[in-house]
Amino acid sequence: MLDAKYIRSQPDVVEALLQKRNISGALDRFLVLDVKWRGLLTQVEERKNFRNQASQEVGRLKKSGENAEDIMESVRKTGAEIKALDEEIASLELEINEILLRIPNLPHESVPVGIDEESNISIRSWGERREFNFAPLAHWDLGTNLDILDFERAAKLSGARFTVYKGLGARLERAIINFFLDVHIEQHGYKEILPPFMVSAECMQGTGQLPKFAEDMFKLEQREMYLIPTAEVPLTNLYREEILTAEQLPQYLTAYTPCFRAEAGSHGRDTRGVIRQHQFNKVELVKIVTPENSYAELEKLTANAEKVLQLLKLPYRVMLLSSGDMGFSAAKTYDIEVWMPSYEAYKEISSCSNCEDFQARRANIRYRPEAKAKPQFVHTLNGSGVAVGRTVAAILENYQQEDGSIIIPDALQSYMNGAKVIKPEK
RNA sequence: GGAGAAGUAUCGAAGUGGUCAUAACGAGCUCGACUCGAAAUCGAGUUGUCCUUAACUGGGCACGUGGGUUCGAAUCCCACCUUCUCCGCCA
Repeated sequence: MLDAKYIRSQPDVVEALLQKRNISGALDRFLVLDVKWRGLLTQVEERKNFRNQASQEVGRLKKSGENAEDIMESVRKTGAEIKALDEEIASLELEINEILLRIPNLPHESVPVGIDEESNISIRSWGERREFNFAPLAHWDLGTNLDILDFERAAKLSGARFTVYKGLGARLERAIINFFLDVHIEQHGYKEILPPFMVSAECMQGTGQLPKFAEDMFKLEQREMYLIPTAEVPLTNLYREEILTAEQLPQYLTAYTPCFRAEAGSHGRDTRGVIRQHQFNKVELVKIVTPENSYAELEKLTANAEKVLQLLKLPYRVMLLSSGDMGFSAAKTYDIEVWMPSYEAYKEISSCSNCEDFQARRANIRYRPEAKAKPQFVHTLNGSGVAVGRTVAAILENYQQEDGSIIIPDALQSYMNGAKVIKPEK
């Protein structure tokens, strides 16, 4: 959420920044309602001041046995006015809040301006793309042939966009989860969290999924709760409505969770394989930091995510997203894209963002720079570290052999009970 | 799922219709005094937020949350949430 005071004082600046995200006129209604709201607020507060003083006067008069009926009558009248004004103010606040909750974050000055991914900028790439002396297969064919991925039976259980992992396929998924967590905990200093996979609507609003993207999520029928679309939601909301001390920052948090996405608008995209699923596994990285450090922390966080791909020797590139391609809550985002031979293209495997104080303001996460100082909003960052299912797909495709077997990357072998290769079972 | 109890500042806790919410009292924390230094002791200070303003200038709001009653609500009424205890059920 943007700062209402900032919009009020610099509407032209905010409007220009929103233009970079291809949004215009989003502030017009807010500015009108805001003026109205402040006017009514002043009125009602004057009346409340009168009521407070007059009520005390009544108390005094009654104590000394005098007649207070005149004052009581005038306060009664004022009370009715207050009630009417309060109702009007409440409905204005509802509308203003609804507007603010649907305005995305402002892009950082270093973000390239553009309407979509065409304007993304390649920052760096790593690793050698492998030359195949045979026609490489797609991961869904490799996985099906090896009987480690079973899309047909997954469809029987749950419909489209689900996968059953079997045998060494399931083992590989689990190995990757543990490997990623261990790297981030032991080498990068993150604290492991195992959060709930269902969270309240307040959490979803805190990180920016609600109210605008409700249709992308799975909601429980019994109560106002949602399956998490990413561990970013519970991790960032851990400190919702809290004031942290400076010593508590920075917080580096990591969690493995399944992620659940309804993906309302994505029918027909990536229909085969494990790339786009209703349920997938991810190891997430979240940082809660002081504002002055957040961009340096974004670079480190992105490097942390890259590290696991380097250890797996998977070629990738890092893209700086354009203003038109960034997510709702982000001020700046790097996508990490892994090389997928069957696509002959890089596919997103991680997205690392600095949300600055956008989520902190929504979730009311603050800290005190010094013991007596006024609380300030923290900056929050998140990044995949990285998507597990897509890592499986990338390993299958990049490590495939001509006979259809898969070499297991060195770094994972100890997590696979020493297995070095996944071969067809007899 | 059933019965009961409780939610007030950093913590414990008092307040049960008005000059006790800038929140009693106790603890913690910060600063100061005493001290060679520390402990003990003594003194002072310790919520957040919104509107307004040149200005903590003036005011509003917040006692779990949301309503209601009243001239006036932490206090009375209703609903909900959370925690605890007991019972039931359960991996």
